[in-house]
Order: sequence, then C-alpha cells, then structure tokens
Amino acid sequence: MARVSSPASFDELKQLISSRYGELSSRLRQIAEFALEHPNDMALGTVAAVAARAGVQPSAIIRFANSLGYDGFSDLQRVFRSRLVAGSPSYRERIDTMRHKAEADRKTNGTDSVLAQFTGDGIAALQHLRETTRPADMTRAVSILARASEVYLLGQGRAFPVAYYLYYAIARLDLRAHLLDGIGGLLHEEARAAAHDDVLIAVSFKEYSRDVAAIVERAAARGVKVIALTDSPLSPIARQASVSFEVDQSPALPFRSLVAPMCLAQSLVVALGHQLASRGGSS
Amino acid sequence: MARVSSPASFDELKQLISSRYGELSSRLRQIAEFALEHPNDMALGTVAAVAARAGVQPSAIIRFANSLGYDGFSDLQRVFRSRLVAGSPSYRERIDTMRHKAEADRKTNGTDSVLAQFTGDGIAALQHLRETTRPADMTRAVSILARASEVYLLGQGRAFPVAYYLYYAIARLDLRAHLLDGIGGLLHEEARAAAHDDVLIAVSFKEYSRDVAAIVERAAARGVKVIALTDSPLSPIARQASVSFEVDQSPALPFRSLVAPMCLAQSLVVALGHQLASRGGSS
DNA sequence: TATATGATAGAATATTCATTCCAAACTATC
DNA sequence: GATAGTTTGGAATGAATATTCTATCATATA
Repeated sequence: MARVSSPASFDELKQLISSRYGELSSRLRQIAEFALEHPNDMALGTVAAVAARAGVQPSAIIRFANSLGYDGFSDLQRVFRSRLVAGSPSYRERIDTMRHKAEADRKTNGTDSVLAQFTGDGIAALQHLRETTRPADMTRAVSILARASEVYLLGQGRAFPVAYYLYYAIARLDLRAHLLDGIGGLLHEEARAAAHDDVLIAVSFKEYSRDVAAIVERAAARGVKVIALTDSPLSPIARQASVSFEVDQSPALPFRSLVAPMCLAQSLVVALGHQLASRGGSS
Repeated sequence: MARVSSPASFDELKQLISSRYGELSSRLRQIAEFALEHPNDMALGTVAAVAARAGVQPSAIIRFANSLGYDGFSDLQRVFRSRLVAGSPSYRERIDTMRHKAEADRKTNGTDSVLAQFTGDGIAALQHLRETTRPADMTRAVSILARASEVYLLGQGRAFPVAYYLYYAIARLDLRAHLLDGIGGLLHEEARAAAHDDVLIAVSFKEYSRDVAAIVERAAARGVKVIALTDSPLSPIARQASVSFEVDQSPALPFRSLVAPMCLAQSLVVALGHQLASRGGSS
C-alpha cells in the first residue's frame, strides 16, 4: 500500500504539502507552490490548463498528485473542489462542531441524536436566513403592510402553521387580519374578499398547494398586493408577488424545517410593529 | 445568432431562469429547479452526474442549457463555476448583506436589525434546547407515542401552530391523529374522545390557556397519557403530564419565539418515525 | 571521465465526457 | 379519433482529457 496518507480536507492537504515540500524535486516544488497559490485553478482546471498556467508539463502534475499519495490528478482535484463548496470557514466550523457533537451523541443514545441533528440544522438554517435575506425586501414588505387596509393570511399543509402565526401576531397589533383557513371548503370564496388596497401574505412550500397558487394568481391579477413566503424563486407564488422571500432550505436537508420561516415571520411582524409605533401611533 | 441572452453572472442567470420558467417544458422545469437548488452540483459535476442527481437524461441537460441561449452544458457550467470562485458564496453574500444593511439602516429605523436580532435569539434558543432537553424524556415520549392507539393534539393561541404541525406530521406517519381545534366552540367535547390507551400532546405557553389546562387535567384523570410541551415545570399542564418538555425561552427575551418548540416538535416526530420504521414496519 | 540514478518532456493510449441524432411517446388540435 | 407538432429517452459519435510509457537529460558518485 503505497498510500499511507492522502487527506480529504483542504486544510490537511495544505499541511501535507508543507511538510513534504523539502523532499520534493524542483519541478514538483514549483507545482506545490502553484497549487497553494492558485487553489481555484487547481479545483476547476483541466490537467492541461493547470500545467500551462504553472508552466510545466501535464505529466508533471500527475506525478505531483502521485507523490502525495493520490491516484491521479482527478483524485487530488477533489480536495480542492471540496474547499469551494465548503462555504466560509466560520460557518463550516460551526456546522462541523455540531455534527461532531451529534456523532458523539449517537454512541450514547439514538433518539437524542435526532434532536442534536435538528438543532444543528436549525442553527444553520437561521444563519443562512440572515445571510441571504435582502434587507430591502424586509423594508418593502413592512411598508406595504403598514399601509394595508386589511391583511389576509394564506397557507396550507406544512405552511399553515406559519400563516396562522402571522395571523395571530398581526391581529395582536390591532391590524385587521383574516386567516384563510378553508374551513368548510370555502377557501377560494374567503379569498375573494381581498380588495386592491389589501395585502395577502401567502406561505407555500414544495410541493406547492394548487389552491394557494391559484388564489395568489387571481388576487395579484385583481391588484391585491402579495407578499410571498416560499422556498424558491421558481415557486408559483414567488412570481406573482410584490415581495417574495425565498427561505432556501439550506442545501439538501433530508427533512424540511419550519424554523427559518417561523423566525422570518416573527421578524416581519415585530419590524411592522416598530414601524407602526414610530410613525403614526394613531388609529 | 440565436443567442440574444445568456448571462455570465449567477445572479442574472437566476433571474433569467425565473423569468423563462413558465415557458419551459416539464422536464426542463425539473432541471431548472434542480439547478437553482443545487448550484454546487451544477458547477462541479459532469453532465452524466448532474443528470443522474436530477433524475433526467444527459441530453435533457444539454437541451436546458441550449434553451437558455448557451452553446452547451459546458458554457452554462461556467456561470455556476464563476459563483464558486467569486469568493465562497455565503461569505460574499454576507459582505453584500452587510453593506446593504448599513445603507438600509440609515433609511429606516433598523428594520433589518430586527431579523439579525431574531436569528441570533433563535440560535441561542436552539442551543439552549439542545443542552437542556433530557434524552430520557425524548425516549419515553417516543415510546409512548409508538404504542398509542390514537394521538390527540391540543394547543391554543400562540401554541396552536406547534400543535397543528405535530398533527400534520404525525398524520403523515399514518398514525391516527386528531387535532383539537375548537372549531364551532366544541373544544371540550372533541377532547372527550380520548381514551385510556390514547395519547394527548398538549402545547401551552404563558399565559396558559384555561381550556387547555382543564382538558389536560380531565384527560390525565381518565388515564390518558399526556405529553406536555410547555415553558416551565410550574405550567399547569406540566404537572399532569407523563412526560413534560420545558422549552425555557432562554433568559428574558422581550419576544417569545416558536423556533425552539417547532424544532423540538419536529425532532419528536422524526424520532418517532425512526422508531416505527425500526420496530414493526407493519401496518 | 565514466557510470548509475533519478527526473523530465513529450508522444501514445485508454478513458471519460459532452454532444448529436433519431425513434418513440406524448400533447394538442382539428 | 386521426394527425401534426413537441418533447423525451437512449444509443452513437467524436472530441477532450487523464494517464502511462519511453527516450532523453541532468546530476551525483566513483
């Protein structure tokens, strides 16, 4: 087994290259320097392209990879690619810490690791929410709500808790709030009450409810302002909306969580409360 | 020259995909969704790999690229790669967000800082939840639920979204779930259906609903197993419960959040799902 | 100076990959 | 219910790519 080492993380690779640097031939040193200085080229380029940029022969690149214990350039390149998708260091470190904690728990107890998993995912989702939400959208949504005559809340299935929470919280601000809950099968009829100086807050996640999409479309066509709370810019309600929040469920989690949407909903309502308090405290 | 458009930046591409989404065929829509949800896969994968992950044929990927005005997949992939090398995505987004925040804060009374506040609070709440929840309680709650004949869900006001979520999620596990929603004012009557081999999951926060407390008391007296989701061991429902989770809203926050209870609820349901799958996969 | 050892360049090769093409399936229209 | 027009799946193709191999070159040692 020629390969005693061959790190899978970029940080380890960096250390390995540094420690082996002394033993390398001059051409291989040249490549080592290039690799550490241009990790992006290493990650995305072909052997020919990297060789050209580094001023060496393609075969030298392969020898470099082999000398570090990798099967070939492609094998080495994986490490450089992992660096690109890992995200910013601090973010990744936090996730890693959580994951390690989760693994430690798995040894002790199975059910508890589920909680560790979801709190970890939840924290990641909240960080992602904060990083990707555009402040301008928040501001616009709040000012639309502050001017609204009536606020209608719509959400079905998994999205319903979010809609209900918004209804509950907005009603407590003494705004006129109406929850479209579809009791008795009159969802579409309830929605017809919304007029052009009203606002409809629609919440919908995959797989998007047909009813919600249809109601949003008709409301938008009538001139009702729509604020969408969804999970993708391709969502059927995002395209119709005046303001659309895409709470991206951070990359491919097996279970969808309501943590981020709930947090966004609360932030919206509290920001709205501040706005109302600071401007006209009247009526 | 067929190509009138074909953005070179990822943000423009996102917009282009969103706007063209409606005109695309179903298979192409499928790819569009995948592309926006898994930009890293698009950036680093081969056509075959991307096609496999998206569940389509390689040729469909090429067609997708062509329909957006690109020469082929490689041409399209450049855009996704540019996103990766423009600095790690979340880092760049964070910088942008920060810059925008500074401007937005100046115009408004810090609408955006509200979001920063609540994501921060949410993270703290989740960490607190993780640290204070006793694994033994999770295990007991799951095993009680796994043996239940029927599961009743109860929560009013601010707690209702949590109860509804539990109802929704448990029903999807093919368990017999019943939401006590009090429509038509028959809350107490609905609750009388719970028998001694049933479980009642009650959710209640300060100020505790009188109805919920009363229902829990009567149910517990009849021998119904009660799982409480509340915010203090002194809560009127905690004392009656077989298992009680106290999701303490970490030290004196001005606004109560549902982030932690929601996360706990999801963890419970998923742990229950695992339990059911591992034990009797029958029914 | 002669020889042995290791490194290098560049051509040759085998593999992987993007792309194209065509038949089959599907839709909408008359 | 038949037909024209799209859309789709999957094999075929040709280009691009990583890797291997060998002759040459440099270097150190006797």
